[in-house]
Amino acid sequence: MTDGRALKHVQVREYVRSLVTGSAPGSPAPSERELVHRFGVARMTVRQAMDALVVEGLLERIPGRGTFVARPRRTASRITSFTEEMGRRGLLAESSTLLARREQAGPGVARALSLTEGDAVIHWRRLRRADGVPMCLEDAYLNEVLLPGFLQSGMPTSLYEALDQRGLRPTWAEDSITADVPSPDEAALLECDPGKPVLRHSRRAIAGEKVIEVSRTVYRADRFTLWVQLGHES
Amino acid sequence: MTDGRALKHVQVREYVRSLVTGSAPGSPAPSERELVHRFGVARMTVRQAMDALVVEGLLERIPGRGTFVARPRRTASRITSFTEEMGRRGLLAESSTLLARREQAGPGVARALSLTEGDAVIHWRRLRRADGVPMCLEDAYLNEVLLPGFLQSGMPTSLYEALDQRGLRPTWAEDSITADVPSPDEAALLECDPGKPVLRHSRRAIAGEKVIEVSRTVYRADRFTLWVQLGHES
DNA sequence: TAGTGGTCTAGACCACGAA
DNA sequence: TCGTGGTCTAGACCACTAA
Repeated sequence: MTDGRALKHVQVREYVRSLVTGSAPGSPAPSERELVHRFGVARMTVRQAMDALVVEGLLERIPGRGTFVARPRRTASRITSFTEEMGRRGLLAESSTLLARREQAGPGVARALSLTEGDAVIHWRRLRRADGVPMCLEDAYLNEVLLPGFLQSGMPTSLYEALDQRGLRPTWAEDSITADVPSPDEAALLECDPGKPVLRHSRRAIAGEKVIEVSRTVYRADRFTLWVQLGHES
Repeated sequence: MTDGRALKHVQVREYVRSLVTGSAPGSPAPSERELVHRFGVARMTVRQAMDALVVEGLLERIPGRGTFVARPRRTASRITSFTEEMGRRGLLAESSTLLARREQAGPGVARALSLTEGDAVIHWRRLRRADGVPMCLEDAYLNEVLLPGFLQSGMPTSLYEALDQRGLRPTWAEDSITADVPSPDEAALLECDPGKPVLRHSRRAIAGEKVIEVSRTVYRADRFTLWVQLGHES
């Protein structure tokens, strides 16, 4: 009952959510009829509230037994970000900006960003280190029209947080991954042997229907492994 | 009305589904009150039917306007399979079994399959080609206890189809991807230069709570790129 | 103004699980 | 037997959209 003006099914839902968050999986939730009495609402209203929590994956109904806290569903599919992956290993992720400027999109970047060649893009190149050791070199290209004043506002620590603040949090990404050898420039920046394999990771990040970001990252393969977690269909 | 014995909300749902599949996104679905009259049911029953289709992503409600065919949501996250990727390029995917036998799990495989070292596993090694050219070498390990008679029944064309038939379709996978150079054996089988980079792709495929399959695949990087499509959280 | 989906009521009967 | 969730009814009022 966080808000008297709230819709009843929302009140019930949030009440149950507050009871249930933190409970062990398998713990019983209040029965529907109990909530009917507590809130003085119809059972359909309670069911609407519970339905939302079931769809959300928080609760699980067992006919004839009751409603219970569901075991947490696996996290949504994702590729770990550089910062996350370093954190997992207990390393400090650092990042130095080599380039942050407005450019005209070349043919490849224009196509990937669904723009026309020559349109303005923001090019942001970073060398990322873990505990001071170069790990990867990332070139991100952003659609400037969607990010007015982005360069002037100072470069953020986290690109995705900055996008989030502008309501441009990507909800979908298409990644391609291959192995290669580094170019001389890349080898120099990554301080690695030019003959050693590297991992190339390209991403198109999409929010709604708009392509927000295109990035190309080259990782030192001897120091980095990409992790992907996938939920399959149906 | 595919089945007179079916629950009413199921009848309504399947009726609407049959109307709607194949319709262009944005086409109107029948209004709730129209379905109330057509089926002679209460509006809550119709709403239950429509709710399911909305959650499924087939329909989209717009208050004050109506219910419409939703634009197809992007497919669930996935890594393209070898066969798919070859099909996309118009190449014929082939596969020759180099090994298919019962083994005792070594320490790495045992841990990955959540077994104990020495437990029985099925080891299936395949060399996969596209238009006759070697592309990758795959070692799959399966928990033998979950797949009785698997080796005796003849190796299937598609592993995942075979798992599906046994109700062991993976619903979750954890993948790791890195770049490396091939071992001499791998270079020989892949007919590639031992100094050239390869892509290593490891997978743990999980159905329910059981680890079904662990695989390690090495791709010729000059001929293969992994594609990953990801839906982010909320 | 008429139609739509969003919310809500106050009941009802059923199948199923546990005691 | 009793409590549970699953299904279903026959209405109601609301806010919103479109004509």
